[in-house]
Amino acid sequence: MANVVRGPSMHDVAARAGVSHQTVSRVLNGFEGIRPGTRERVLAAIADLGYRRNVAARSLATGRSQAVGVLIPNTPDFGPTSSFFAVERALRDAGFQALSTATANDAESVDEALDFLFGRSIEALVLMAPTRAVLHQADAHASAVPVAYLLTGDERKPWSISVDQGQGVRLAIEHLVAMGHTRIQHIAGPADATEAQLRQNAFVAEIMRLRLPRLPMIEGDWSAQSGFDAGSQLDPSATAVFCGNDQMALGLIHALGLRGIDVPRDISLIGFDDIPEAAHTLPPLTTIRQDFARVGALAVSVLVAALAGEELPDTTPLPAELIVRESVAAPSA
Amino acid sequence: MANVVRGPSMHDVAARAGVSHQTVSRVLNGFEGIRPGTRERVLAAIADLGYRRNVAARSLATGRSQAVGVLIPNTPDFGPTSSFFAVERALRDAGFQALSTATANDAESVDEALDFLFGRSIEALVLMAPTRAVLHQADAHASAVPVAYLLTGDERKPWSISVDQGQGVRLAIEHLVAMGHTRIQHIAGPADATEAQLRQNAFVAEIMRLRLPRLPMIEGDWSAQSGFDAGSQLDPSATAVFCGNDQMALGLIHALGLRGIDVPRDISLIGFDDIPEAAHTLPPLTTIRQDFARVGALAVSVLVAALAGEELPDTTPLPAELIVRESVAAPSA
DNA sequence: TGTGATGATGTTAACGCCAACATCAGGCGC
DNA sequence: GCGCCTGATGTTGGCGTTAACATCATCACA
Repeated sequence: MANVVRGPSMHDVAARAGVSHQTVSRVLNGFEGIRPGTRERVLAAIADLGYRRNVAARSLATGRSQAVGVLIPNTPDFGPTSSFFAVERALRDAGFQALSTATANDAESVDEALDFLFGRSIEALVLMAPTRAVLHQADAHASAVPVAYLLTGDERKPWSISVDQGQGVRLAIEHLVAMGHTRIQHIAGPADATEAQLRQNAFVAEIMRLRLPRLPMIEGDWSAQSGFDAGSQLDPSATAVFCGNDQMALGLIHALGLRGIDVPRDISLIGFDDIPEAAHTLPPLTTIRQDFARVGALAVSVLVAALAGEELPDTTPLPAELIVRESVAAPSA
Repeated sequence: MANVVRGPSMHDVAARAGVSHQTVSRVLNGFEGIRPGTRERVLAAIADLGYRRNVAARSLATGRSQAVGVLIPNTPDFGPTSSFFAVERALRDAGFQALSTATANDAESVDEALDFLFGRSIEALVLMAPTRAVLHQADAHASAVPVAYLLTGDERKPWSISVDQGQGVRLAIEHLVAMGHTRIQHIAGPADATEAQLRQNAFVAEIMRLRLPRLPMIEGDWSAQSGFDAGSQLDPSATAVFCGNDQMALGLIHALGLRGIDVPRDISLIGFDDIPEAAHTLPPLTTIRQDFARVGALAVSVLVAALAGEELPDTTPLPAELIVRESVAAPSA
């Protein structure tokens, strides 16, 4: 305590400018009725002293923290990370500070993380945690603050912001079918991931709609390694594989290559996400692109609008986009 | 203001427990001389009311924010992201909150980001921004708070925490040489990236030390795309390529594949970082692993020690590790 | 010329907490 | 039994800001 250096305060600025501290406050807060000369003197004093508003005092006085919590999975994956950066940026632009917490998906970690965030009196929360366990845990913390659900496959309108998973999956299957495939297998993401569930459900629905044969599902965990492992369980009759994400597709290509199976000559592959590496796998990966950054920015705009009591922006799921590269060809047989 | 809901305060808890608010404060702060019965009553009241300490008030009273700024590059790359998660985690465990800011590398963005952070009265800063411009900008903000430099190639002992780049590079070159290579080309990272510079310098030093022929350097930008582009500029006489990172190696494999050049039969490749995908490229990438998470955790421990006035931990660069996979073979000629 | 209205600024009282000091009861030595 | 020490708790005064209210010129208009 004793050795804490405190910078100049509003009083110091006020003294230097020859006004009251309240006038300084008004200048800082963009209050209107300030004589230009006065404002100028205040501004000069601020510059001279290198004064900065004390956030803690401000937040104590207003009862608002200007902080928004962000919960992200602690895996350095392209999707969540991209969204996170967009969220952080948008928050900063809107005058909020992002209090981020990367967490594992188990209930205890999430609990601890949410505790941390709410303990910091956040005004809103961006939830980017992708499993049901996390969602459940978050509900348990039910609070008065608005919560935006990102990439969670949650359906609470208008709080759920995401890319349209169903449409993305349809894009993928339609492309495969258009190329002549009928025997399509799916490597899904982990069962507890809501987005994996969504894609899987959409896949099944589409297969049934088109009256295509149903091949057994393989469950991965989003990692390239799990895609690699899936290689050994592939149905020999499958002519195409819809991979739950690009990393798994990448691993699968590796596994197939080892067995002398060529993509796309012998089997076609389509991924999901369009990670930067997807353009440079061998062969380059045909995939479904999600605009993660836009999802993040949109989420923030929803929260900011909610906090301001304004009308919420439209949060219909964003469209996914088919990126055609070279991992899909007509079936060989 | 009027519509802000404020939770219970210390006074409320004190009233309920039949003690003074100061006693509540003491219980909360783990003060020793509290009669067990009293402590219990206070704890019960806290639980009943769902009381939470007001961080702003606490921070105003103590003059400490318990916040540590983290500056990260706004690219969703494996390395910085992994370190970031480790930093965030360690900070939380140490009782600090991470105030993170993802930023582009240009001076203006960095300036704005640092302004934001210092405006939030951070007590320390983790700087993970990897270009000289950023470092320069940070120095301009020279402040009283301790700063940890991560992955920046900076050399301010003991504040610079990183993996030993020189040793990593030597590991790579020695491996190539042991496999029989002498004509080794380097695809470097962007010139303004300090780590790229470090690796490049170490590469040149090693080549000269071993009296190997110097082939022209190619400059990429860390992206797979730039590695792909480098494919067309490769020296025909090179039998091995030391890539500045794994992504560029990945792109290069793609480019070479297109020209019918097989890795490792026709040319050997070695990467740097060991991103998760490196194990599943075709062929799997031999590379140099950096323990990004450990770097992050170590950085936090340095800052925490500095803030506590304790002795700083040892920050000699962490060792890199050679991961042998299949992208390096004996030269064919 | 007086009387409000208006605009610019000053004054005061929180906000919720911590630190320093104040108090008060009980135990110990003499 | 008295004073003094010690341990447990209470009281007071900020921390730097904002909000609400107070003041005081100035000006328009009757």
